[in-house]
Amino acid sequence: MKKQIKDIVEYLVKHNIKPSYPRIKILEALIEKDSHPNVDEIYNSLLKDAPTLSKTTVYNTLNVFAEAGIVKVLIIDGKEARYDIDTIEHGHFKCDNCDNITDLNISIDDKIISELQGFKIKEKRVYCKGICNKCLSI
Amino acid sequence: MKKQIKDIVEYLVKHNIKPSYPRIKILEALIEKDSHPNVDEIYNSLLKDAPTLSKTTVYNTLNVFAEAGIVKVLIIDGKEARYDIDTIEHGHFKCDNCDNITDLNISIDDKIISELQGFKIKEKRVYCKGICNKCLSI
DNA sequence: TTCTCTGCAAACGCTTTGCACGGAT
DNA sequence: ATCCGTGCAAAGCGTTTGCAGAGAA
Repeated sequence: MKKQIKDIVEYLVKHNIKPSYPRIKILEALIEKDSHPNVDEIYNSLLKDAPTLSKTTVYNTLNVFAEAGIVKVLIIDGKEARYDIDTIEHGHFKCDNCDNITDLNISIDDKIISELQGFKIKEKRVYCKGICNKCLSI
Repeated sequence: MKKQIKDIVEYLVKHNIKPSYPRIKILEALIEKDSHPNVDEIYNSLLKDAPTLSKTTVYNTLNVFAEAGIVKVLIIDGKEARYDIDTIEHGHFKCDNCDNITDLNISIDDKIISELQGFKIKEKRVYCKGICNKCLSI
C-alpha cells in the first residue's frame, strides 16, 4: 500500500488541508498501517523521521483529518481512539487479547430506516468484540 | 416500569450480588430511566434518597452490575459511559444534539459469521448517530 | 506583516485506585 | 474476628486547551 509523497500531498490539498511535513507523515503512517492505530502508535512510528514531532500535533492533525472526513475515528472501548483511513462504510472486530482491529465487510441494513423516520442519520457503526483467530490458536 | 423493591432484591441475589441499599437504589434508577443514563445522571437522581452516596460507589456498583451481566455499558462517543439495563441484543441511536439514546430493534446479520470463522465473538454492537426527530422539529 | 502550524506545559473530565472506617456475618 | 461494601481523596490516562515561538504566504 506504499504511496508516493506526491499523491499524499495531492490528496491533502484536494481536501483543503495544507500539506505540512507532520501532516504528510501522519497520513503516510495511516496509509501504511492497516492496523487502525491509536495516537501513540502513530506518534512512535514517526519519531525516527520526525524527532521533534509532538503528540499534540498528532492529536491536532488527526482532528483535522477527521473533520475533513479523510479518517474515521473508532471508539470501541472508550479507552482510546483508533483511526481508520478507509472511509467506506464497514464494520470492525476488535480482539480483547491483542487489541488488533480487523475490518468487517458489513453495513447496517436499511430496514433501520423505518425505525428512524424523521431522524437525520449521520453515521452508522457496527463492531464486534471477542478473540481473534490468531490469539485463539496460540 | 415501576418494580417492587422485593423484585429488585431478588434479582440481585439471583445474580450473586448482595443487595445493599446503594445497589438497590442504583438498579432501581436504571430500571425507571429508559434514557440510558450516565454516571452523573444516576448519581444526581439518587442524592435525594441517599444523600451520603458517593460517585465512587456508583462507579463501583455499575462495574459490579456489568461484570454480572445485568447491565450493558454503551460507549458511543468515548466521552462517557452510558448504561442500559436491557441486555437483549439491540442497537442504539444517539442524538448529537440532545444526547438522548434511543433503542433500535436491530441485530447484526449472521452473515458476518462467515467473515469471522475461527474467531470467538463475545459482543456485537450496532449504533447510529445523528439528530433525532424531536430535535429536528424544533 | 499576517495568518496558520507546531509543540510545550498545563488543564480537563471521566474513571480507577488506595485506604480507612463501619456494618454485616 | 473476619470479610466486604462504602466513600473520601488522590492518582491515572487519554485528550484538549492556552499560549508563545516559528514558519509560510
